[in-house]
Amino acid sequence: MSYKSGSRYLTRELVEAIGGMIVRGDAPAGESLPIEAELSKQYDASRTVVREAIKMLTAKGLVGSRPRRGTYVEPESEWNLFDPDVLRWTLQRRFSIDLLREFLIARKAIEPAAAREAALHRDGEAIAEIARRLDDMREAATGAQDPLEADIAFHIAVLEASGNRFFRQFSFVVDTALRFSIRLTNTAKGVRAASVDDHAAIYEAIARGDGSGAALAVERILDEALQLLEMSAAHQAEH
Amino acid sequence: MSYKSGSRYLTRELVEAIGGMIVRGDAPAGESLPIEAELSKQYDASRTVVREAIKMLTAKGLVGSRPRRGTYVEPESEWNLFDPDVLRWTLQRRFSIDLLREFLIARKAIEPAAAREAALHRDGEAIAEIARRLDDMREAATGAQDPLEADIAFHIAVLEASGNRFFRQFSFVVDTALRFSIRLTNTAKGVRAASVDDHAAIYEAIARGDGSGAALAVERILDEALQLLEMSAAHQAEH
DNA sequence: TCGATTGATTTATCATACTAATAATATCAA
DNA sequence: TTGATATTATTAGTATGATAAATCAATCGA
Repeated sequence: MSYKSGSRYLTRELVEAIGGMIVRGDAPAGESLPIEAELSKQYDASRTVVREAIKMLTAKGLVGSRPRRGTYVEPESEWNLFDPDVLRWTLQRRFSIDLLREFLIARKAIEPAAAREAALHRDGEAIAEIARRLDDMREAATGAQDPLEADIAFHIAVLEASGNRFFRQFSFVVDTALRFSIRLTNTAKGVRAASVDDHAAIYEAIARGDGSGAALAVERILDEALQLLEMSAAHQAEH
Repeated sequence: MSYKSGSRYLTRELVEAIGGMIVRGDAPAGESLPIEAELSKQYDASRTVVREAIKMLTAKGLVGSRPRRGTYVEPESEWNLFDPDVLRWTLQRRFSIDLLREFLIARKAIEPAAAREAALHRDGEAIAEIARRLDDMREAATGAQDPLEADIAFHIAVLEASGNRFFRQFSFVVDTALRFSIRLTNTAKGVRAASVDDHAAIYEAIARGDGSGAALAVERILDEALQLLEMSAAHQAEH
């Protein structure tokens, strides 16, 4: 078995393949994966690479392994949903209206609180960043930029401005999940373009230190998204 | 170098040692770790073990590595704070009033929303679990059980009953962080014992499907904890 | 029937060799 | 001198084969 050129980061590839397979549900919890030697054959990689990939999946909570028992899939409750890879696999493989609803409800819990903190925290540079992202949204409304990217960047800027490490950690979740959620809610492009004013209200409340106002403004936007989702779900149920 | 008996899970030990060192701040972001051969010598482990440990830390977002460049510490924003290990190291090494305050603010965002969902979701078994944990708290008040454990179990039961995967993921964060936070707030043991009634209010609201009532009841408890924290902080500042 | 012993299987660890990426340096051309 | 280019050295990535330790299963003995 030679060191195949062109296929760089073989370990990473195995993590993708095996991790994706597990999250997709091809290997139910408790089930044992093939033994290292077998995986090595299956993926045409050395046992070293297989083991390192398994170790990475172990670190993400997807699998465990012990001598003689082999490597087994951990129950879903042990998975690190907030791990970027795990979240991505989950969204890719198990995307659903239900998951999207859960996501929006989580956003509705976290983002208004983050906006409140941002208003009280008063970090000048972070607030300036929000202003810049708001400008991007305005440009996006005219077609000069991608409205989805601008929207995501705005919400992330608010989370970052909160100065709270737990809220900030939620940034990449929003970043990752919003890109998927657009698939189900892009029916409402018109509404989204018009929402620049709503986002401006968030910025203004934060800028003037109005925590409750900022929280309310964020909540309003997310409630709207939630309503849209329910409409979309009802519409989909018809067919 | 022989396979030393007694020292099981050498890889795990290296993950603990190196990961803890990084989070502690002994190796600032951007800084390179010693090369694999050097780490191998330092920890008296084979290069295989060193590499597998590094791979696990890579999976947790703590480090990255490239040929010739070596292995370097990722900026803190890349760290997976919600990874059990990373969170534990963070709490162990960087515990502070500020971090605890951020934790409580995050709880105040998430737990009331989770309680609301639990009330609306109406999962009989999950709600029965909350009832059992409330009983444990009552027992704990009489000294028959550990009040901290009972308190933690109650809050986790509520998060689980929410039926929301993102809220559920927060369970272990609460589990881990509360055990540490007690160090700073255990001055108020008496208050905590009296809070059984407050927790009962949460359960009752959830049981009767009163989402807003449940959210409010949780918020009340967390506001109290937040006040206690500020008092504790002020008290500590005096000295 | 049950407990201890043995055996077999699989991960865990070690050692060594070679490959490929890349940072640093040296070389050369303008 | 400068700026691009070729060379070199360093380091992580991959492969292979061997031994150790843990654990499950079967066997044996009382």
